[in-house]
Amino acid sequence: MEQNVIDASGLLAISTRLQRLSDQIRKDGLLIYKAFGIDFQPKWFPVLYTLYKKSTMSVVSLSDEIGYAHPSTISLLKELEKEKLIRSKKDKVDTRKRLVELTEKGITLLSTMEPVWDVIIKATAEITNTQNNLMKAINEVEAALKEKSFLQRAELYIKK
Amino acid sequence: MEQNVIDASGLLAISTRLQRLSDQIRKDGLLIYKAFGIDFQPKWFPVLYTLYKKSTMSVVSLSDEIGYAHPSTISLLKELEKEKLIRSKKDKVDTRKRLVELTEKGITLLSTMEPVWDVIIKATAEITNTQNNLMKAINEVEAALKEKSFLQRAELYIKK
DNA sequence: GCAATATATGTAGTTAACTACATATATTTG
DNA sequence: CAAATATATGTAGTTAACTACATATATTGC
Repeated sequence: MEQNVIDASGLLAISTRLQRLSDQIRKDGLLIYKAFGIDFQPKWFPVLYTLYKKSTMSVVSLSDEIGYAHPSTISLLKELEKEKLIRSKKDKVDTRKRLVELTEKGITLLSTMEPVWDVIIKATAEITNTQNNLMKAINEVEAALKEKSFLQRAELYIKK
Repeated sequence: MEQNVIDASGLLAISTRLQRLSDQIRKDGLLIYKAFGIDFQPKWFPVLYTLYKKSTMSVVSLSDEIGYAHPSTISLLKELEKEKLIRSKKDKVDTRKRLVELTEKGITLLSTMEPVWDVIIKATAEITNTQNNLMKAINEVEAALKEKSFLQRAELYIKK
């Protein structure tokens, strides 16, 4: 197998390679939704799917849940509000909070997406279910990083 | 292990999770270089490392090598030229081409980075060498995608 | 050997995340 | 219970990749 310099650099370029793979999958994801005639952007997935599963959430708890900084979530919510897929209301107990939920249109969209998800899950399973399973690898790495960060581990080698 | 909705959605959010992991590693990468007192941004890595290994390349061949669109490479090159880490000259045979190479300063910087790379490689190995090896998983998935894209695979399921 | 096509580079504008800062409301503490 | 601190949301600006388009030079084919 011929290899380019970056792939050959292996662990050094791991961040680059993760991003490259992410982009590639995201672009094809958009095309799959299009093939189903569904007006949906992959970047909406984390917010909408979480609201689909958890119904009502505040901006920060939603951000924590999907692992985004809150301004990223706010800008997605703005866009989704314009699309009338979500709506928000004030929390009566804690008035700082804005509670976000799917609209009827949002719920309808998400339910029409279930067959698409089925296809995506199957195609992704096909791709990732190699000798080293990518999903499992991600889970394992994230667990390892939670225990001790990349930087902390590197620091131990620096001191030696 | 408690899980959030996105992680639980598994294969559906794979692109999101790859990106999240990439960001996390990149940020720590920057801090590691800082800890060594080296003025280096992780985003420079693909270009500089490739030039370190291959000496002289044109803009497009460099872009292909690192897997970036050529305008991305051009803007990195502009930045690196300002830092005096690379320089360019016209190809005498094919005058459309701009040949790029490391300067002395670039070569020096890269060679001072070898001990840092050593640390990064060790820390990364520690993190990725779990039951399912992340690097191997990426390699396997990229190979699978090269053979048949995510979209093409999904299309087969749509037709059924 | 010229017209059509392909390739190489460059510019402009977009995108989808981020950080830093600002403000309002809740909660905690002396 | 008021001051200090913490939390929730929002805005502005940045970043690091992208696509679309433009131009110049090479190559190919009639």
